[in-house]
Amino acid sequence: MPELPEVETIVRGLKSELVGQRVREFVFLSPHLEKKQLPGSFQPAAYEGRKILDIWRRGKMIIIKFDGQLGLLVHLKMTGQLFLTEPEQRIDRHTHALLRFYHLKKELRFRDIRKFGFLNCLALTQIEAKVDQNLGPEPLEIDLASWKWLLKTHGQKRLKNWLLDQKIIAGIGNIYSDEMLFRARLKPFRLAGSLTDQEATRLYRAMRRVLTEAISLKGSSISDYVDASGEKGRFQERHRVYAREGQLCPRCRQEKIIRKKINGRSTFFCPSCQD
DNA sequence: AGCCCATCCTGTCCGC
DNA sequence: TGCGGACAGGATGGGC
Repeated sequence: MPELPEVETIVRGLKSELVGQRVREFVFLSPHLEKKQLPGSFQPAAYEGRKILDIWRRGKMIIIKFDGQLGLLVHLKMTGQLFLTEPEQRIDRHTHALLRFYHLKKELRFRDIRKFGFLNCLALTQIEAKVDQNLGPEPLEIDLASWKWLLKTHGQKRLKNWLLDQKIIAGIGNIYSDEMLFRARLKPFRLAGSLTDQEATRLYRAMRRVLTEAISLKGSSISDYVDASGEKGRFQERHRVYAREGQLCPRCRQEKIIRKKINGRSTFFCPSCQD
């Protein structure tokens, strides 16, 4: 479900309500969550009585910091949700974990229909090590020179795969990669190393524009994505190519948007105005 | 090194 | 209506 803008939106919502809250109760509701815990994990009960000190995002991962050097590392993958809700709200079979607090009416729930996501109970040091070894730089923090260098050092990859590779750049997923390539007027099949200096700059600017605009509109709500407080995003209204197969290209109005699989992912682009 | 594909799951939608 | 297949915002690992 969520890519960087959606995760950023969720994190901002959670942070504003949860920092300073002390945990009253933390329970796993599904056995599969326990199976996904890594060696060295803590039991949920170890978090009870602890206070949330900070919440932040790294790529598509969410990190919650508690006192006592404890942390939670959450990845929502395709269908995961992390949201605050009234305790009266029904708990369905897709809700896998639950946190209750002493001085907050709402509770935090982790829900995930397809069960691809994870919620790991780890020491902060372990979380930081894991995040650092799996993720490249933040796309909104990298400078243009480093961006160009990364294009050259992974020059044999197609742009689509280059953008999706979390070890190269962290946080971009299937929707935003297509939207960036469209705005930069570059074909997803182009090799990263083949870009001219000007094209590399164009992609960098498109990347920044798409991500910042999507964050300001609170992400893209397709199917049932909502943020931490249940609000929908609005960036889906600005999608130019994603899921628009067969529709006239909004830029050249000559060709129809086509869909091709790249590395098993549907990729949408205009065959005429992306080079 | 990077590709393609299957895999982990559940739900929805589309054609017959 | 029912049934089978394709597909879905992600990431990994094996084979080539």
